[in-house]
Amino acid sequence: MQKTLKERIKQIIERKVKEIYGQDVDVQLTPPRSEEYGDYATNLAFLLSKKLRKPPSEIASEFASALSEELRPIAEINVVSGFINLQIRMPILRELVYEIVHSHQSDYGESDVGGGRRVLVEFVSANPTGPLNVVSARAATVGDSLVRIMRKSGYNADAEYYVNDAGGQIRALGESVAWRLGERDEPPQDGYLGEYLIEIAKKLRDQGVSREDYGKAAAELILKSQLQSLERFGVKFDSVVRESEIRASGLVDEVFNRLKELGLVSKASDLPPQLASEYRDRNSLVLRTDLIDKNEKPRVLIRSNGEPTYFMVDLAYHYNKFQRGYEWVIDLWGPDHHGYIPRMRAGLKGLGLLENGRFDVMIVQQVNLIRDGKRVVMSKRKGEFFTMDQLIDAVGVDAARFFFLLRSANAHLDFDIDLARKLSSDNPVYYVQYVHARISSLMEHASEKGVSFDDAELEQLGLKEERTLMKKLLYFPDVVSNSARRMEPHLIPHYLLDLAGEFHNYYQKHRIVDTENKALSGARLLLAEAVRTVVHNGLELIGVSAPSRM
RNA sequence: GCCCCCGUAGCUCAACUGGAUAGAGCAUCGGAUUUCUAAUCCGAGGGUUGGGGGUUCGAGUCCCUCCGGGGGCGCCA
Repeated sequence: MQKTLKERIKQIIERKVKEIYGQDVDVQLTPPRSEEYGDYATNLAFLLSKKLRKPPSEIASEFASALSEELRPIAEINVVSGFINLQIRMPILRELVYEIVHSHQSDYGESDVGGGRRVLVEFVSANPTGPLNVVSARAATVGDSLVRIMRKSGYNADAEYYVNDAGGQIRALGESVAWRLGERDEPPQDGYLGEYLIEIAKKLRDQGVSREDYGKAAAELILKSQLQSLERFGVKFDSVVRESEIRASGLVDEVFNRLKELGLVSKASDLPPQLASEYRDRNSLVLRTDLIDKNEKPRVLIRSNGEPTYFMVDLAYHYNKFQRGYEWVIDLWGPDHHGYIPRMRAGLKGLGLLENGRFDVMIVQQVNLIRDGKRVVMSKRKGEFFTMDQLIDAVGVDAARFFFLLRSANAHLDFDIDLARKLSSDNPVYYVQYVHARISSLMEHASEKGVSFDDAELEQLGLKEERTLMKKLLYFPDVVSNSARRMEPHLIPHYLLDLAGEFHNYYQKHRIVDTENKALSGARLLLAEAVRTVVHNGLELIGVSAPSRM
């Protein structure tokens, strides 16, 4: 894969630093705060200043002159108060526009920062006890977009769904079905009272499922409908793993024994007295998490009745992820699980999986449902929630996805139901989609007038607004790879809003199709087409459609 | 009591992980189209980045402390 311009420049600068100062520096190239400084800036001189014991401004001007020769064909260099700024030359930008349209197309935005690294992103993983709610919709949007963005950036990324189809909740689900079928008078204590179970109960009865299998069978039906809702939302999983499979595979024993061999397991009663006192079940077997992470306390793996805890099974599951060859494991969890991160990390570290592997948890913060200005407490058991399907019905997939990605995942989100309905007209997604539709229609208009970007004379592109647009197009692959590295999908919609704004501005100020000047029109059409391509590719990354007409 | 997240313009949020004069949208006010989509554009006002201290060439970003909001602290899953 071809390196992006930024990567090429970075390499040249690093080589030059090595050559002149004998230092290995990871050169950071960022867009400067203000446009007037140029297109890329580096703080290199400040970093070198300490090592070389020289003032930054001196290093900057000295290095800049050495560098400017090397970079002459690509960029112009200027130094302002210690910062080394690069202004990309027009021919390079014009060539970029040409390439986006003629050679990159849907590939534009790709990079190889991922280097083919295998990544597994697990998300949503809702309990199979009811329909998905808006929180799951948010997690689905973030997770799915992240996978798309990572793939674009050269990671070999897969999406996985984990199903907790074992344990007490499944029993409760089964008994709730029994209640709906009149096989018991009262719903169970932790029962699921939502009306969606009526339909499911009928189905199970018609299939002749026996009472002890109600829970498992209901869970499978619910899982199926969850995956259908997700697919409707544009989210597909590469794999679905069930807790019951992990339990049946012998993996739990394998991981437990490994931990034991590593000396990380002990009986609760054998712990030092100050730790032991915490454990009710003194015969349970605990993981010495405290030996791995001093802020953690030992955690029960196996109860005295021989039953593994959820943590034990989850640890086995995560062990399995690495076993399958993934080098980077990313989980999206709700905020109620954040206390769980250190113990999982400690467990994986204890197993030696983090020496070469990487484990990250992205906390997708909660969504508060607001109705009539007041917070609604969502409860799946009571059947009170706004489902993902209702959300899609109310605002559509595009508006919902864009809305969720507009803020970073670790920020709380108030989700106003009335706002959701209003969103169908107010959502900024239309601002971005409108650019795509506008350019599409522009192309039609141009072809009616007999003008095409094949007539383009690239030198005609030189307006300030044109340069600004070209620069924005140049940044796209950087934005995508940053978004992947930082696990922050929200950078994409923000970039698209920016780009859209620049285009609308340009369009308003300058006429594009002019039959009297085909060379100029062609050039502007080519630029417009490049913008359309990038908008299209960007929307694709977040699973939002790019309409030709609005 | 301990831990995590958040606090930035009236509101909702950015700020490329320590960079230059903290930016957008909404809302408010004022303007723009006989020509390519007005779901658009241009302009104006609006800030002690919750308070205080520290680290350094440089802090919204890192450290300490206090204040406020949310969440967590099962041998549930």
